[in-house]
Amino acid sequence: MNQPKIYDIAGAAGVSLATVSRVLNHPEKVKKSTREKVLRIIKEKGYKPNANARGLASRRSTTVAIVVPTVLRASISEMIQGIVDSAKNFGYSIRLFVNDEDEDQVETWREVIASSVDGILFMSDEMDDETYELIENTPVPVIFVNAISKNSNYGSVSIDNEGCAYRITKEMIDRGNKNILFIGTEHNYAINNLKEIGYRKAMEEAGLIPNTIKSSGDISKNEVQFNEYLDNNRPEVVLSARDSIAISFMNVATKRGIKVPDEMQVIGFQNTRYAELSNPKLTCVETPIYEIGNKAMANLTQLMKNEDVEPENTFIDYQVIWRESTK
Amino acid sequence: MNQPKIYDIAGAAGVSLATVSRVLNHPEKVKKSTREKVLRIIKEKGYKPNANARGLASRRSTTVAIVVPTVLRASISEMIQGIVDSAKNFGYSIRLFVNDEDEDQVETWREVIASSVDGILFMSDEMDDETYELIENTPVPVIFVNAISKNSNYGSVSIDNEGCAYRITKEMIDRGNKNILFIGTEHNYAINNLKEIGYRKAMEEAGLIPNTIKSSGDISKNEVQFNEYLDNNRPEVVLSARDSIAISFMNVATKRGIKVPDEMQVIGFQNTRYAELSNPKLTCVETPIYEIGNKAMANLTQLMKNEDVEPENTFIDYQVIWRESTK
DNA sequence: CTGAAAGCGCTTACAG
DNA sequence: CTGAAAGCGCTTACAG
Repeated sequence: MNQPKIYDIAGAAGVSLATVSRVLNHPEKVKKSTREKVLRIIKEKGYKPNANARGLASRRSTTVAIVVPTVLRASISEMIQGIVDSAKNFGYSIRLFVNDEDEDQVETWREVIASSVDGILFMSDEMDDETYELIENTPVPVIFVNAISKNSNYGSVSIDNEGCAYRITKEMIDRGNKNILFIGTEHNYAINNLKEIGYRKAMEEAGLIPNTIKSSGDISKNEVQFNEYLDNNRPEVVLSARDSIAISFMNVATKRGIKVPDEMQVIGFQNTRYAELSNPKLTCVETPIYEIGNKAMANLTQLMKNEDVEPENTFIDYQVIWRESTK
Repeated sequence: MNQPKIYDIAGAAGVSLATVSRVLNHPEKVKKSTREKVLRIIKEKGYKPNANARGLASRRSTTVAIVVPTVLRASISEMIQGIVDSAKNFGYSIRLFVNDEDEDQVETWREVIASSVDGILFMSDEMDDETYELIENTPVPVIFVNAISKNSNYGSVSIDNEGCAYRITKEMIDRGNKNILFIGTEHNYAINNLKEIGYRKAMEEAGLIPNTIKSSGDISKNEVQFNEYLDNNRPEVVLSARDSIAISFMNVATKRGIKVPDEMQVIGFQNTRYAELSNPKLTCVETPIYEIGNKAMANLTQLMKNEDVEPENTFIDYQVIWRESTK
């Protein structure tokens, strides 16, 4: 037996298909007894309206798009899970778009729009002007998740990356450390740049010289780079924009016989599951990335409901998880 | 300016909308000169056909559904990435469904069907009979990814989990170990059960007593459990169904002063990124989960194209990555 | 090779 | 409170 159509339900219930549709979309407009009969038959037959037809007719698909550069990063997975759980709450389903930073952004964005979603959660904050222009003309609301838009037409949800990096750097300075290294990412993510800005600010305020390197996401490349770095340098504290990179650095240092945290303290950003599985366990700033995804989806539903709601930049509270890699 | 419709393209090109549609769907049926003119205008206007309308009219959405129990597990992320990359190749887009094992499976499955996807990649192999019946009646092809279906109506893609666990256990026995522990998962995943079966077979063949415990995915719970276990036991080799669990066990052992690999060897399954970030680095069976996702999507396109292609069970080659946690 | 027309399965003013 | 009808933006036989 094929999937039941709205006609089948209408026929079985002895009402018109308009009424079945109303039961689903505006139940308060239908008399209680009819409504209950229709609902019973819907349940019996396991009827679900066809998403395409519904989307076409109503111009609302109750679907949102998630656009991410990869799905491999633990932080991104957690964000997606946060979005998914929140979407479930609000009755939205998900279309997933993964576009590598080196793919055609414009093309991807066109696909996202053509997929007729009601809203877009965007996580990637490096884009060319052409893409930006397309985003400007997107007919549905867009929210930047754990990312920042260069202009303020869009809402965003993230932690206060700059303030946070500033504070943790200052804390380590106050504890008597001077030689503090910041490891950024080769890729120019706006949020990682903000971390570096906060770090620099704290260093300069204290009259210390900022010292930064940039690393790729590739573990074996990192190991070579970090070993070379440690051949000539011995930082007291290492602050890394990503905790997987921090762990990789820590492992390299440990293997050289450097004692963590006694001779070198290491701090990461994000607190993904890696942090807890590291040895020693990594101290890090917890970016509540699940909550960020969760909140972004909630904010998006507001924007999708009301055209006149102002998009806003939401900061989520973070905290520092002190573990074994600091003293 | 709003998104252009097919009418706009037809108007600008001086052809009927049927022709525009043909250019997109059956280009060989259109005269070259018309085709090129239409394509030029499509490009100029950045036209993309509305996915809902297209899906409704053609009954093909060029969208597939991925159904997973969570997105938080590294192995699942890698699988999704494999699917996504392959889908991009074949021109399919993705709908993501996450259903916790404790949610209503039937409800989720109905949603998946109603979303009118052309095929389904399913990763979760514990389900009740009602769900199974629904799956039977699914109007589109289904493939089990890194999972096994209880009956053979469906294709699947995975490694030979049983054979693999058998072989690695046998290898460790041949190296002179007798006290080998297998750590499974509390949740009854068919593929983890297969690993245990392979392990038991190798142990029994060698006249050794199998010894298994089951662990949850929760790190802090595991640590308590593993400590208790180590209070009374001292396995020579630990084989774990999941590498994150193996690392957690290894960390607990190390902290108790047990030397890995000299006094205890630890082997994981999967080889997610955790394995490379562990200290010592974990030896494990590499489940090429990215390839599994990739291949599953490729197989699915075959099934979606041809009704009469037989679904099959595909085994993907695996290998053992010997690292520092074994000697 | 191309156009006119029916139809995909819904939603939603509009009447009553 | 309910039904008949138009329409959402496409695709695809059917004619020509």
